[in-house]
Order: sequence, then structure tokens, then C-alpha cells
Amino acid sequence: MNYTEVHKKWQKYWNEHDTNKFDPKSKRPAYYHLDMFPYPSAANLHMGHYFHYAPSDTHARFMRMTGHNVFHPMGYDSFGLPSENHALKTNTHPGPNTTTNVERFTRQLNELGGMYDWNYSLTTSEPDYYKWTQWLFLQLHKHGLAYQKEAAVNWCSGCQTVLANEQSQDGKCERCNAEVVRMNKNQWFFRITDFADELLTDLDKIDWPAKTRAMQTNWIGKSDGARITFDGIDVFTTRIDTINSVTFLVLSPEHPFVDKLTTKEQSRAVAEYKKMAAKKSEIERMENHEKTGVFTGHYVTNPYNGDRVPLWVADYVIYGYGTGAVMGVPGYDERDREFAEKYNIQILENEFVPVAATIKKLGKSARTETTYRLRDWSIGRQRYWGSPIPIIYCDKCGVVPVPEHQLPVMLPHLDDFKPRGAPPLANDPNFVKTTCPICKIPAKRETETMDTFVCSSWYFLRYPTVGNDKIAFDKTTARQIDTYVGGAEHACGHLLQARFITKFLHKHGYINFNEPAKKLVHQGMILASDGQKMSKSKGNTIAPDNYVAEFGSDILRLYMLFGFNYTDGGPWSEGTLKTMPRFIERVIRAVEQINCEMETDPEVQHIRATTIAAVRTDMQDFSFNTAVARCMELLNAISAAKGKSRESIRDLILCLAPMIPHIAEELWDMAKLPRKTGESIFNMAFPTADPNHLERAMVEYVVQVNSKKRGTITVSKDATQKDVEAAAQKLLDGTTPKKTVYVPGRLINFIV
RNA sequence: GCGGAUAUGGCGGAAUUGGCAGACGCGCUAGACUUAGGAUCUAGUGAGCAAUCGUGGGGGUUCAAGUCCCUCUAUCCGCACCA
Repeated sequence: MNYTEVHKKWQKYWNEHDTNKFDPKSKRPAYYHLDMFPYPSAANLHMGHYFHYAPSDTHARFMRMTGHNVFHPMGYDSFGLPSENHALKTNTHPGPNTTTNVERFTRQLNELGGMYDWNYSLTTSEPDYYKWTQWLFLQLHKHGLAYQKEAAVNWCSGCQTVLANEQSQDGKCERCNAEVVRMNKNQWFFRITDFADELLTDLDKIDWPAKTRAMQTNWIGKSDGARITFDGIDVFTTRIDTINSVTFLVLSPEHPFVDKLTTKEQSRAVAEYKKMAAKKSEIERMENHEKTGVFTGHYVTNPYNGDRVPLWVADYVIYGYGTGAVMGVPGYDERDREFAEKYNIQILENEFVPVAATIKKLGKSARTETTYRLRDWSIGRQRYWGSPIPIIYCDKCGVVPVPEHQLPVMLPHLDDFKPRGAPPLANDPNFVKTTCPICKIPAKRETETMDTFVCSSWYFLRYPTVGNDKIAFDKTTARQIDTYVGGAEHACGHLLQARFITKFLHKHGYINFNEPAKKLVHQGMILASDGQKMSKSKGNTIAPDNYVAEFGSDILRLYMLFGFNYTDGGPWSEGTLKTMPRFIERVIRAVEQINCEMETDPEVQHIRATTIAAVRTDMQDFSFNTAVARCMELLNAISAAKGKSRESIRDLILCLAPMIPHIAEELWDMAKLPRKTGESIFNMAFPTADPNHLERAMVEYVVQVNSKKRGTITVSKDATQKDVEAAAQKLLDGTTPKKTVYVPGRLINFIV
């Protein structure tokens, strides 16, 4: 078989006959199968893309063949830093780059054999998409969930810009190596914390991997405890039962009370300490665990026992968590002990006090409280390549949202989009200058753009409505994703944000469901043959391109399905890959040897039935490797039998179809199986197992004596326990068993 | 430190709900066909001469444990001064 010709032929055929077209009016049960969309990079699809998309497409095709109206769209997550940085590096522009990259990706995804209806595709950097991202921002703003506040950020002193955490390493900017400092900046946030509790509790209602749910649980970080007031300073603690052993109180350097201190000498020391702490980057604080602090000169009263305890400032207390103040219990808490030892603070042996009684005794100065580790989502970026934030600043009216009918706020073409501290859009007077929508006086546009993860937080809602310029999505066609496939690295980013946006939209009646995806699957990672991660710097990458050019994509797809557990991934094996054409050739040989129509061989009938049943469940469970193995078993059974029936070959081809879509179409014709004009095997039904052949006529039982195998017996499948016992007794040398364990259809165990 | 996972032949990996461990494939061994081929076909392939022993180590429950319980070890991933 000329694989590459076969691939071209059937891609053309599917194209000509609209095989991949989605019919929204179909009567079949709808099934939304979605892959996380790629960022269209300047390079070709890599092995990770292939391992993600090819097996996932197999699942989608299988669902289609089992009677579902599968909606399996594909799009591009094209805004964001990677595109922008690549353009900066190569002295090009992200706009035209995106266009060429999208074209190339689309071509390659078609070569891969993806069953995508491109009429439903979207590209997030196109105005017809980001118009609605801006609309989403306005809805959040309308409901008070998009807001501005002063907050600490990582600021690169060299590039004069805010950095994402991953861009600052060891307190240095990854690009210019300059120092990264913490500074306060007015920033846009989405109030994801409003949904903290729902995001946590609803994890139990979705079929997502345990690992992902655990990660989100940790990320949300719910703590039940109490808020206690020490002379007006609130602390949060989960261990109110240690309150009798408090020997000091600690404020984080950013705590407002720090600025209210009046004792002259002490406040100078405190101010200096605060300055020093502020300079330290977040990363430095996390990595350098040595605790530093300064005494404020103040004492506060323990509301439980009236003790006067010293008030300290220390940077091991995080302002953003709890109240930014903690009670120091060195007799119980290791960190407090370390701090107390360093600064010679009194350490009291801890004695626990009863929780309920303590809270009651404290009265007004204490109340139970729940706090979360989750923080609001910072979405403003001082960068060019993103969706402009649809906000106007008017001297008279203040912060004014852009009216919906004025959307999109177009991202202008800038030749110079280098980040220099101020957002690049601020350099474009034509963009900045506008009029206030309310009072019509001259006003200025917001020049920050949105985090690219805002684009991806809602894109799955857009697909069914692509092309509609009147609405973002429609309550009646917006669908919850049935199965969502993508990388585990998005567990606490994209996947949490998508859940947040879904919950927000549901709460306010925009959509009818409150979770984005019923079921989530993470593909594993393909490693180099030495078990290392593939990376350009190690020079151990393997590109799909050569294999696709040599064999077409089906062979590569089949190898990916067969050679790995999909959710685990594993090391590349050239040997196993090369084996795949051999399997196909064996199928072709069987096809060529067809010599009868109906299957009469009982063994083949049995294997055929069990194969179909097993492949059905395996495909549903993403257990592709065993599904392929089952097909191999069926082929082995067919090959071993004298008669090669068209009937059995037909079922084999249909079972294989989702795994080798192009080759299967060709095999279908080779086997001279019937096809209406323009029909595809993907319009046909997946075979069903014949219930009459799921069991063999004769069943083998293992006979055990004292749980050790003594032999096997073959009896009719209808044999009763008595029959089996009678047949098995022969292996017992006449002794009478004390006890008999009988497992129908499997074994009989005599205890003597 | 906290959380999640993983550990099975020479290799990738299978084992419904506790019921013949090693499916399927690679590799390997022998043979067949071949005027040498990394092709195809047939047979074999966990270890051991055997009885037996074997799913990271050690305990336990059970007629029966890769699977359930306890415990330890190693590796991977995520979070981490979260009060």
C-alpha cells in the first residue's frame, strides 16, 4: 500500500463529500468532544501535539461511529507572550506570523487526519473573537467581578514591566537578568475568589482525574479557623486551641498597621525593614527561608488570658493570606519557634485549650472564619499582543466601560511593540484618544491588554456560535463539554479559570450549566527513547514530520495508540513504530484472502464478538493500547482459520477505522465492501457484539486443590456446579474435599 | 513539610468486582522457504534440572491477593514560611 497516496486520496474524498461537517440539526445525541486548542507557534506540530490530538481524534471518531452527533472543533490560542516574544526575537510582527502559523497548523492537523469541521474554527487574536472576550470582561465588570486595586507585582527593573512568575527566576529577569523587585501597582483583577467555595465543592461532581482535583483543592486551599482580635489587630488561626501559649504577634511588612506605628526610633527601624522586605522578590522570599524581623516596640493584649505580648514585623508572614497577621506560638508551631529562638522571644510550653469554650469565652474578639489560599486573578498585562481591555478613563465620569455596541476595541497595528514599562498601546495616540461614552468629552482608553488566559477561559462556549457577530454564544446551543482532552499543566490555570467563568455565567443566567467539562482526560507525555524529556537543547527531539512523510499519519497514530498507556505516555520506541506497517500488511493479506461471505468458524465468531465488546469499552475509556491489541487478536484468529469471511474482515476494518482512518477507508474498498456514493465508513455504525457468541460453547475450568492448580477441565458452557464438580473430582484421587469453592465459568477449588 | 500518583519479564505494556500473572507487540532462540533478506511463515520464550518460586521490601486478611489492610523504600508530578 502506498500510504502517502492513500492519505491524500481520502483527505480529498472527505473534503469533497463533507464527511467531517457537523450537522447541528442532527437527531443523534449530541456529544461535545474538545481538545485544548494549540498556541500556533512558528514551528511545525511536535510530537506532543500528535500524541494529544491523534488519539483524541480516535476517541471522537469512535463516538461518532457509535451513534453520536460529535462536535469536535479546533481553534487557535494565538494571543499571548510566546507569539509576542518570538516576533520580538525574529524582528517580525505577531499578526502576520499568526496567519501563516494558523494556516500551517491547519494543514498539518488535516494531514493528521483530524475530524474537524473548520467552519467552526476560531482564532483568539481575530477581532471577531476578541470582541467577545471584551464583552465577557464587560459582563464581569457589570457584576463587580472585574475591578482594579493596588497590589504587589514582580517588576523587572531592566525591562520596566510587570513579569509573570515564570518569567522571573531566582529574583532575576529571565530576559535581561536585571533584578526583579516587588512593587505596588494598580491592576485589573477578576474576582475568582468569590467562587472559591463552589470551585472546591463542585470538584466532587465532575469526572476529572484525581490528581487534577487534588491540585485544584490545594490551590484553592480552604482553611477553617478563627479570626481573633488582639487590641484591634486581627489574626487568623486554625489552632485557636493554642491561644494560651501565644508569646508574640507578627505582622507582615505590608500590613497597614505597620505604617501607623508612632514610636519614633522604633518606627524608623520598622520603616527600614519594610523597605528592605519590599525590595525582595516574591521568589526570593519563597526560597530564602531564613526568617528576619524587627520588634515594633509595641505590645498587644491576648484576649484569652490578658498577657501583654510583643508585636513584631517579619516577612515570613504573607500579607495576602488570612489577615496578614499571625499569633506566635513557639511552643507549638515550628516556624514560630525558629523565629522566637532567633530573636530570644519567650517560648511557653504549649497547653491546648478547648476550642468551642475558648471562642465562647473570647466573645466579640473572636469568630470562626474560613479563609482561602486562592487569590484574585490578575488579568492586566503591559504588553501589546492581547485583547485591549474595554475601559475608558474620563476626567469627569471616571472609569467607564466601553458600551457593548462599540466593541471590539480594535488592537491597532503597532510596528514598535517593545515592552518598556508603560503598555505599548500607550504610545499610539490614535488608540488612546477617544471620547467618553457618557459625557462625550475627550477621554483616554485603557492601554493594558488582557492575560491570554482570559481568551481561553471561555472559548469552548464560542465554537457553536462561530460566525455570529450579534452574540458571543447562545444559551440554547452553548454546550457543556462531554470530554475535554489536554495537558495536566493547566490544572490550576486554564482549567480553574474556565470553571470560574462558567460558574459566573451560569450564576447570572447566561448558560445552563455550571461546569465547563463533564469529563477531563490528560494525555501523557512522549519522552525521548532514553526516557528523558524531549528538548531542543538536549538534541533528543523526534519530529512527526519525517514519519508522516514516509508512512502518512495513520501509522504514527496507530503506534501512539498501541505503544503507550494514553494517560501515562512513555519513551519513544522506533522499533515498535516500525512494527505498525507490518500489522497493516497482515491485515491487507487477510483482505486479499477473502474466500467467503459469512463467518462460520465458531472460534472466529467468538473472538469477533469479544473483540467488538472489548474495543467498545476500551475506546470509551481511552484504553487505546488494549483496543489495538484486541484487533490484533481478531486478525490472528481470522488468519488462523481456513475461511476468510468478508463479514469478519468488515468488522475488523470498522473496529480499526477510528485508529487508522485513511487506511481503513482504503481497506474497505480493497475488501469490496459496499459503499454508497460519497459515503464514508465514518457514516457507518460501529459493529455490535453478537451476544450468542460472547461465550464459547465449551468452557475451561481451572481445577485447584488447596488453592494450587492441579489441571484444567473443559465442560459445556451450560454445565452446572454439580457437572463441573463431577468432572473435576477425577483430578482428586478419590479424597473427599472438606470444602469446595466454585467460581462459575472460571475455577473450582477443593479444600482437602 | 503537605497533596497526588507510580513500582509487573530483556523492553513497551495487559490483567472485569479478589479467581490460571505476563494479553498484545517488540526483542531473542530454533526451524521452513530462500543461489544470504532488517521480508514472510511455523514453533518456543518469567526463573529453575526439578519439586517449586515469582508483580519494589516486610507483615496481615482470605479457600484464593498484582488487586484489599498495615508498614517501609524508591521514582515522578504539583504546592510550599498558608498561620
